[in-house]
Amino acid sequence: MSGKRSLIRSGTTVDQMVRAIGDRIVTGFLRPGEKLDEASLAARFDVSRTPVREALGRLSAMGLVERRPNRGATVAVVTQEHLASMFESMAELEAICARFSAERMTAGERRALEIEHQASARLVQLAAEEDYEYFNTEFHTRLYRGAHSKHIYELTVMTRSRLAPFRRAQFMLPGRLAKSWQEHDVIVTAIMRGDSAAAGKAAKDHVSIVSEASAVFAAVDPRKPATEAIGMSS
Amino acid sequence: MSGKRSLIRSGTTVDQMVRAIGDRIVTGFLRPGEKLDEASLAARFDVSRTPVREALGRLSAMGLVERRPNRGATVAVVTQEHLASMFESMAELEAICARFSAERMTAGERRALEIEHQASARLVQLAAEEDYEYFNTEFHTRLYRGAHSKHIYELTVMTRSRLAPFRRAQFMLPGRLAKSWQEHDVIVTAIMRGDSAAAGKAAKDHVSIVSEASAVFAAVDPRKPATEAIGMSS
DNA sequence: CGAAAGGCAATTGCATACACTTTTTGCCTT
DNA sequence: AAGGCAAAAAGTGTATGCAATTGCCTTTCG
Repeated sequence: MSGKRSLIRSGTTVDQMVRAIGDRIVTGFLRPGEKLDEASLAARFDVSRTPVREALGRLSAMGLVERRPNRGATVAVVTQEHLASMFESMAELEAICARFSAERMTAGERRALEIEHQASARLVQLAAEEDYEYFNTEFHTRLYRGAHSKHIYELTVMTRSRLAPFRRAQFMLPGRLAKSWQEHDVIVTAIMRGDSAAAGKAAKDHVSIVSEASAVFAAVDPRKPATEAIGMSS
Repeated sequence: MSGKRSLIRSGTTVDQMVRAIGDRIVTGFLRPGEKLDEASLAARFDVSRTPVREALGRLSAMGLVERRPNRGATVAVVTQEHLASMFESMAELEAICARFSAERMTAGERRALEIEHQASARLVQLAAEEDYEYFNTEFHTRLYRGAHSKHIYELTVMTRSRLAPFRRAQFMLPGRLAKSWQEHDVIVTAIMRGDSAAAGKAAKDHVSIVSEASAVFAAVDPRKPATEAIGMSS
């Protein structure tokens, strides 16, 4: 417990813990309501309780875990109402980002957005869900940045990360890929011609649809068989 | 350092620290950019470094302090751009709350909103800035709650608390009180007749005006003479 | 037989000690 | 005299130990 932990990649130990535990929550490996025992986690990751506590604190701030004084931490339980509330917020936030992007994006940002978007069309034809997911995230991040408002960006990214556990399976639905791309296309077109109202509406509708698509999977709670051993990976 | 700390009011030690340090930042007692030394804080509040670290972590999550690995914590420095971004976000968020409130408030909530609002008219005539400030906060909180969306509520309250240091002096401007009440009146009227678009616009404009009023005071950074001794109070 | 009270085990909260990183300071070299 | 390097000092990150709170189990009394 005192020797150097082997080949630690980046950041402080706490960062590792946050990623490690956060991943397991986001991927449903740790189930909502599950108790997160400090000592156990410390033993699992071969660190002391101190960084574990700090990691739990951060995860709590992120809304991934709930903490009650003297009663330990548990994986956050998200009610159906709260989930709906988050998706709703997400739709509004994305709408704001799209509106602002339509008004404020630089010529360079607009070009980059369009190029990336067109490039991703190929992935739709190949039905490359994994890769498309990556481009999808990129696409939305461009919108958030394009708003040129640091605080909006923060709120949006935060909300997105909270929703992550419930968005995993959205592209599994048949035909969702092509539909997603077309919705993106509407947004891009509106942004390119600087039509903020249209961009906002398109973005809002887009998220609303994702929300409905995800609702299916939210009904069944996001858990998995989960037998794999725990260790620090990403 | 080991004896019971006298008559601690509520919550854990960390909560006390968060309130204590947070207050001093929000009130400008601790200045932006000022270094927050763990050992010094621990000594000042007569606790060990452990709760101080946790408190700084939470304050960092709130955006009140900035933390860089191995380099300690400082009171968050808010640039003019970031401040503008926060006010802008606030305007958008309040607009959302007002829109939702117009659509979703129960009859009881609407009644309470109107009654409170009418009652506060008296404070305007008395030019009771302090009391009006209290009602003002109440009023806006009602809007946030009326949206019936937990997540929007959280985002809005969070943003408001971050803006707190820069809003203190807004009612010092002559005539601001009456103007504020009239703007509230427009919002209330719109909500009462369920006109979400009008409510949203009115709320947005209201915040925008507050933003401009506050900008004057943001130029001079929010510091005070600050000679009072430090200790845990609220 | 049930309920309440008290004690015991488990777990969290805080304190202290140690290790590692960053920064400062003073000396040496150019 | 100025710049750079090295060692020490300061400060953060982590580990460990102790105190305090919580929840459960047992025991006892109605």
